[in-house]
Amino acid sequence: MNSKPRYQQVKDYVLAQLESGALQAKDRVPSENELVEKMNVSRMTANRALRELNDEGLLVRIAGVGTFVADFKATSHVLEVHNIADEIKRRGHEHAALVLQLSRQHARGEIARALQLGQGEDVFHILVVHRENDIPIQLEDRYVRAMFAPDCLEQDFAVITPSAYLSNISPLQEAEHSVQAAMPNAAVTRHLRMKAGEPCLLVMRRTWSRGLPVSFARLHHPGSRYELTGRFAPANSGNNEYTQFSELGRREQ
Amino acid sequence: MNSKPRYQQVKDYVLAQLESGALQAKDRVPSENELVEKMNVSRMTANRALRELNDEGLLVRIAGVGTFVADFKATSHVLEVHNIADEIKRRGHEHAALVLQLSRQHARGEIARALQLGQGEDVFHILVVHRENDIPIQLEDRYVRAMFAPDCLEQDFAVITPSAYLSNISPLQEAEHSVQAAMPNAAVTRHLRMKAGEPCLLVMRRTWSRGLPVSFARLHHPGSRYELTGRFAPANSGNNEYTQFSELGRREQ
DNA sequence: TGCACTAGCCTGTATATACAACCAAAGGAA
DNA sequence: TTCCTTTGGTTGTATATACAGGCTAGTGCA
Repeated sequence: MNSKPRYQQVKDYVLAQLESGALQAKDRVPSENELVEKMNVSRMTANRALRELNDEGLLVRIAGVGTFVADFKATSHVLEVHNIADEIKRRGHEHAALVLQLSRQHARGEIARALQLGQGEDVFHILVVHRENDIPIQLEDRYVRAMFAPDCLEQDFAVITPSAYLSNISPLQEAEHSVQAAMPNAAVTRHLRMKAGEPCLLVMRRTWSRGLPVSFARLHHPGSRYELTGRFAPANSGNNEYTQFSELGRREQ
Repeated sequence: MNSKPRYQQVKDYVLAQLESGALQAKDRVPSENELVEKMNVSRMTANRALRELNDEGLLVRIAGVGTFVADFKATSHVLEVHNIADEIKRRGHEHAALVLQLSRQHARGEIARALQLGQGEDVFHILVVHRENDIPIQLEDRYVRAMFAPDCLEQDFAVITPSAYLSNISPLQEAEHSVQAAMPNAAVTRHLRMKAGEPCLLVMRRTWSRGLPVSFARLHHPGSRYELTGRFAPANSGNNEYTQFSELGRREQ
């Protein structure tokens, strides 16, 4: 009862190894000829399967070398915003991070629900202020499921951002976002050096790996200084890539 | 000096007709066999070209019938938010729109810059409040380049949303977004029935057609009631489609 | 008239074959 | 050693061929 096209079967075969973790980021994926033998298809069929997975951003193919698993950062479009340090550096500015808190806690309430944890399961709580040229632009309030990140407390999140650390330890991810405007409380206002009465842009992000929620983050940004921008261009002749809601930009004004 | 692969040449051939307007939404695109003759390629090559344009959302292919130009709404992912009426109806709620203003104006300042207009060129100004179950959720403050929409003043934007009207008259589009948190002025506060001191989520959108900016919109949403959500899932086995920052959701709380 | 069937066009997939281009590693020459 | 060449594996593209399956319009029969 397998009516799926054969190229899809090949895609599923590779996808299964990606999702099970058998293939990690940057690992080598079976070559077209290996798939021809293993799956008993023609090379054109294997080629189509790998090519489509490449087009979808899951694999990276290098002519003459081979096919490799893309790391999450490379695959992501929407989530390029993931690593704010890279965004800042891309603008040619200086990034600095100040770690306000790094501790192990029992999850409860909203955090436990967001991460689908049983009561009492542990999470790491990371609180970091990110600065662009010494101006605070993001307060990162992140909770990471402890069992996924045993060495979390040893990290120096002033050097490696939490999101970069997470993409290292969990190879393939999904993410949910929500963006809203909100009034910050006193602590957020202070950490971001915001004026009284100034709203903030609050991005909430939940990331998943292998079907399980790994991390939940509340990202506060000062509303007067920051905006989320993006461009959608359906297949411009020259430019096949499209950028989507990807830049967390410091607003110029 | 044409080193482009031939399937890309076929794609470019079709794309040129899309962008020039020679092919409009829902028009029939040359069949594979027609392209075989016209472009002197094999059917497999023509197939790849049309298949990729289909995967990119620009064409719709129906086995046994033919290939057709997708209308913009169907192609869009990020821009499903485009039509707030559809979003509301998808949630099973009632949409109502109140037209506050509909007039022809001379563009100036920010509007002229955003639409890249010469001084004195005319725009239509549309101001509409969108309600979900009688609760205001969006104040749409839109400017449309007059030469693109000659019959704009005859439209009833309580029945057809401005974005739906625009996708009808300009078949293929690009869009730029910016999302920020801001404090509304008195008029916005009143139209959206917001409490004093409540921030709003401000989405600014600029749409393009055939390389020219067509429309510029400021969309205010009450911060306490609304959020922008999205999910990015790289190729779940069953679900090849991904939703991206696509829903303008009424927050439940 | 009304219905069933068929011919023809369309897309979708699969394969075998071919050649080009790229790259890395091995091997040979200076 | 260092540099150059070769060689084999890899992806990228292009074609001819084949068959399956969906849809439409027209044909012909009742």
